[in-house]
Amino acid sequence: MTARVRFAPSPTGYLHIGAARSALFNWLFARKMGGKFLLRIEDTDLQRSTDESTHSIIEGLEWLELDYDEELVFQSDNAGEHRAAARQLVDEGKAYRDFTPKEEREDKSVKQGIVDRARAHAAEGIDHRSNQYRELSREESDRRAAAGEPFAIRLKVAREGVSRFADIVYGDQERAFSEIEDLVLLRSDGHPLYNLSVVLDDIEMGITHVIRGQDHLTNTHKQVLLYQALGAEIPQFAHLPLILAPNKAKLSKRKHGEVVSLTTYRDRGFVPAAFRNFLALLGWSPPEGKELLSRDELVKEFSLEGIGRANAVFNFHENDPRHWTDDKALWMNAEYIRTMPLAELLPMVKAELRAEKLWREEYDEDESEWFEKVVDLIRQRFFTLKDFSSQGRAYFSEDFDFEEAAVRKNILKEPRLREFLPALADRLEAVEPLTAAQAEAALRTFSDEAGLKAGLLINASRTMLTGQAVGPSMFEVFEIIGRERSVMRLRSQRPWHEFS
RNA sequence: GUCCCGUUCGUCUAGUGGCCUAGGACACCGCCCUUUCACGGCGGCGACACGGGUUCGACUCCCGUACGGGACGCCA
Repeated sequence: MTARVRFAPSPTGYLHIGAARSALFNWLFARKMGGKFLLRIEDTDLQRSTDESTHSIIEGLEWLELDYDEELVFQSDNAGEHRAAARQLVDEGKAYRDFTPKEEREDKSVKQGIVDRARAHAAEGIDHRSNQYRELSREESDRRAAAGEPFAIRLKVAREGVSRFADIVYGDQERAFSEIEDLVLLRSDGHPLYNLSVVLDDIEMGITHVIRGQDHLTNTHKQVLLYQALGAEIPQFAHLPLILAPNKAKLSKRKHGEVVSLTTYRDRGFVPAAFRNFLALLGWSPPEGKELLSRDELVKEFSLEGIGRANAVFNFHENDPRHWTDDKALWMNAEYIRTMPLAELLPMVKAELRAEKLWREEYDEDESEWFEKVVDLIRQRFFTLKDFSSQGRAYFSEDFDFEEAAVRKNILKEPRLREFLPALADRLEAVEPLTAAQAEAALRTFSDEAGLKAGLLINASRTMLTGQAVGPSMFEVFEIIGRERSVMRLRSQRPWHEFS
């Protein structure tokens, strides 16, 4: 039997990184097993679902290069079948009509409401499963329904016994029926509810393995009960540990903002392969211990057995720009940027420069060789693709900023540089071609003759040419920036005008 | 409130009774390389939540405690 798994997000917002990881694990499992990875949009909550969210989910998967098989399924398309199945269960006596009037809840305090109700029931000794309509005669039930009285449909959970299933990650799970309330399958307005829809769709789609967040673990018993009531084969379950915020609370948009959104990583210059690699390591570890893994290597190494049980903390620092997201993710991105095949990086840099209006068509034509050399030179120090347009700006444009600290440290502290730098420019202007070696020779000769330390001119030049105090080997920079632009920048008066 | 799950360096984790003086990665610190900053190399700091058992021997098994997380909806 070929494995069939699915990623089933609800389109009620951006793609959360936790959800993205679920998608990744499902995808990895499918590819590993030579099975199918399906995508189902759980859009049955009409109020909150939006097309925009659906699009962003699909885009997010594309960005991570997780391709799905077969047709995209919209859960809402199957509502009719779901309703019919619920009624069928009533006919079979496995579910019943509940004529209790619908309870109105305030949306923001639902969780608290549940707790309050549970406490109150415990205090008053009320069995939260007692429902006066559970044992209503069939005739009475039919008559009231025929009379137009509204009702919800609930699954009739056996009074005695326990539900069991084996979870691939968490092991054998057991829960007493007495802990499981008769769950509502169909709302009184005829709207099918989550647990029913999920089970029916999973059956319909032939899902063999349900891989999802641990937050579904205890509710899985309800779904197992439904599979049994429906007479369907129960799939294998594998629940994933959760991803937590640094304070160990659940990661949420309201509390933690954009760091939890997958699109943030795309927009802030992550290489998809790097973020995918990082995500794979949250809750799963490769058998060999090798952490840098390509998509193919991940598929090769992946197994459900390698998934851990403890929740993982996503360690970011909200108010620290240098550590705005997990350090390891940032490191991994830098690692990918400096080691990935240049040919794969180039289009990403191109897109970034284009977005920042720094792209010139020549980089694709006459200057393609130059462009490749620049990217290769400067990528060694970058953490995100954004760095190519910010820190790397001076390589692509004359319109770059001087960092004040760099200017003060490397230029203003030595007044004579105001004469030395133009003099150095004169020397370099005479060098043809201006290779790194030639630039070095010329600069050292000049500094010897002038009785200066080479470092003074090297550091001053770096700031004159790039506006910064740090960067690649200065002689390489001379070569890459070229004689004409180097000379021009060395003669610039901007540092003195802007910072004196 | 009830039920379920979890707990190894700051973070991600390896570890399935002796291989553990607990390994790796990120972060941090130091040295080397380098007249910059990174990279790289070398080294350092740093953890088995606690208490009982079981055993010749427990990070590993059992029980309890503590702490953390999750679930309990006519949401998904």
